[in-house]
Amino acid sequence: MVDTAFEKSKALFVRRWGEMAASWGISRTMAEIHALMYISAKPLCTDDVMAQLQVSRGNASMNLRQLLDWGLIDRIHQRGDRKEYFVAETEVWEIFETITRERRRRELQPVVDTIDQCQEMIEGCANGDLTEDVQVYRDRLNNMQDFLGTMHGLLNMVLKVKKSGLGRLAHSISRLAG
Amino acid sequence: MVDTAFEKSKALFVRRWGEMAASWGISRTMAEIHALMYISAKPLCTDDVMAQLQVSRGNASMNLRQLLDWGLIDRIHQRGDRKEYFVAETEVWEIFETITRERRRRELQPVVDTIDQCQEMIEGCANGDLTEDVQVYRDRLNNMQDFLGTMHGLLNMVLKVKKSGLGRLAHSISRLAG
DNA sequence: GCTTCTTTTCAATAATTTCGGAAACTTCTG
DNA sequence: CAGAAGTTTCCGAAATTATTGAAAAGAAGC
Repeated sequence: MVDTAFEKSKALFVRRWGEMAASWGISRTMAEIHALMYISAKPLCTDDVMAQLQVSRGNASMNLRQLLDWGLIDRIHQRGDRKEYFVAETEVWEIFETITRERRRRELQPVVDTIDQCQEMIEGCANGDLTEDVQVYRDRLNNMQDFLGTMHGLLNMVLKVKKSGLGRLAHSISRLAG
Repeated sequence: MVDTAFEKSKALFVRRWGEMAASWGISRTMAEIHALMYISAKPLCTDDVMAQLQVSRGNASMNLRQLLDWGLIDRIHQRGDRKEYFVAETEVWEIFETITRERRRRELQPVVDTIDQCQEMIEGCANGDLTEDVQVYRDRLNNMQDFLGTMHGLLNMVLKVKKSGLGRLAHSISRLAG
């Protein structure tokens, strides 16, 4: 790797992308690999990742598997080569949709389920002595449930519209907001 | 603390809320404290937090300060009492706006700035031998930049509309998506 | 204004969790 | 079987988070 401005720029992007991801609960290396593939013009193999990010084979392998699980990269086989190569989805809206879908399933859904469960648990409580506290609690749970439902629906709509209609979408919303 | 269904339900909510936050890069305890206050009908003091979450005074204090920094809770003084009490913002849209604002500022803005910087770094590269790779890289950066800009604007609009106009908003989007 | 009592903050230490590397192990191919 | 690529496990390092104890800050009474 030559130490060109090009290389330096890519390295900077990869590093910052990794830092950001780390503060969003995604491992730094996983995000760096993803960034590396996102900006790469051609498929990369495990050895490329190892060389460019200075990580071990095992580490690269584990994180590549996770990225495959998330659906953020795909395996491809280069004919006449035993190595596996990988490419990242490069359409930003697809990336966003994938991440959204996975995080909803893994992290948001359990909360939604739990709120349901919490509501059921206090159903028979209205006759106790803590009626007021219970009432407040019930309201707060309901508000949160509504909010999550609304965001869920909103996100679905945005994903449906995607880039195509977003100009018009922006216009519509700004009318509502005005 | 009586071991009622009410208490159990609250504990479940607090625990799950903490778990979710942990997978979003927010410390579990900080989120648990926030959850505790969100569902509480009356202000809580440090000792309440310590007792209910079984954490040390220092830990409680530090996390309370962080929540104050984020703007998610407020200090209040109960007259005739030296202790400080805290209340959480209970309006879900306000909470969402606060978290959005802070995370944008702390975590997204650096990425936006870095992408600008990366673009500047490769400005004079078009004459080199890696022209094609550079072109691809440039495109990917542009796409990401556009996407982040669009999301930024979209979020602003949603926050402006908030709950009030969201029914109409949903309607507008679904028309676009159809 | 000073003392005393209470609460909060800070700093050093400890514990826990997460992450990464080395190496053992598996799989595939010729 | 040999050799290369990929996977998994175990263990140590690093980062994060929490506890403790001491210092600082605030409020009430004298």
